[in-house]
Amino acid sequence: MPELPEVERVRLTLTPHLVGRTMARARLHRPDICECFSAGAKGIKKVRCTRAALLEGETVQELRRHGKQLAIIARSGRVLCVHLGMSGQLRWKAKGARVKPTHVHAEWFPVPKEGVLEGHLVFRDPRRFGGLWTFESLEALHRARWDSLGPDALTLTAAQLRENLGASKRPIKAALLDQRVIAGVGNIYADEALFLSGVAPVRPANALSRGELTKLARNIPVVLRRSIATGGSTLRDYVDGDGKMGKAQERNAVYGRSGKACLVCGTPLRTAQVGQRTTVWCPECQH
DNA sequence: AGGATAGCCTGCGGGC
DNA sequence: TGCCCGCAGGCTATCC
Repeated sequence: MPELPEVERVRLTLTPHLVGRTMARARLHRPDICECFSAGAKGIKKVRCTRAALLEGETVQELRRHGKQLAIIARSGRVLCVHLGMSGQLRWKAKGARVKPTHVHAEWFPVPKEGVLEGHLVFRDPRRFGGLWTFESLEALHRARWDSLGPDALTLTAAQLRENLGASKRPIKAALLDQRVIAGVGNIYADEALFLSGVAPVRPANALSRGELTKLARNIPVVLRRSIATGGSTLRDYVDGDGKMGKAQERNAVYGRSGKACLVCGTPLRTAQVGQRTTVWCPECQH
């Protein structure tokens, strides 16, 4: 499940394939997964998708990420925003490499290098929880989507966490999953960060002490960086831009280890629904 | 208005 | 073996 570390891996692995490349052709096989926006007199509105909006003829300048969303920014300023949702893959398919042909919703073919097309970009998303959004500028992307997200979880500070939680009485786990509070944390890393911080997921957010919030704010980037370093978590579909699976799931202390012994104290890990999400924690280590 | 809930969607694994 | 059900979960819309 692509959370921040997985999207960051995709960004890192696709950057060398895409930056500086001009897209000769863009193909959208399933138009319903893409929304195109254009600035009109009355602000940004949805328009019919065009190939130009999908970056056909554009040269890629940069790949940028905020939370779990990725933006492919063209030199012209046009932007293609990609969200992987649950099962999405954004991959560089090298010539001869195999990518499962089902649920391929969009493809981009760059201008061949010295007459040789050595690969192309593929967007697959079986469950279609992800999607594409196009904008005429980075500013439009921000206004339409990114401005409503909280600060990026990778550079989270204690002050940001405190401020965005406010006086919320929600379980802290539920608040961490809310992208308006912090952008990038999903079910896996919420559980991992709470375990590392010794905080029980059901605690009301406003019941956490200043010290606990500071620890949590520090541990969220720690957990995410650790996962990025080991390639992200591959539970089912996730692969990076080169099609490689991650190994971070092998290191998870609580996620996916329900009933197993806590790695610290040996107590069986407990499971419950918190914020409508399966949550695993150690009843001894987390209070 | 914050917070809970339903629904989207496919693949897979458990149980019978 | 095969079928059905439940579950996985990021995010939005809707309701209370």
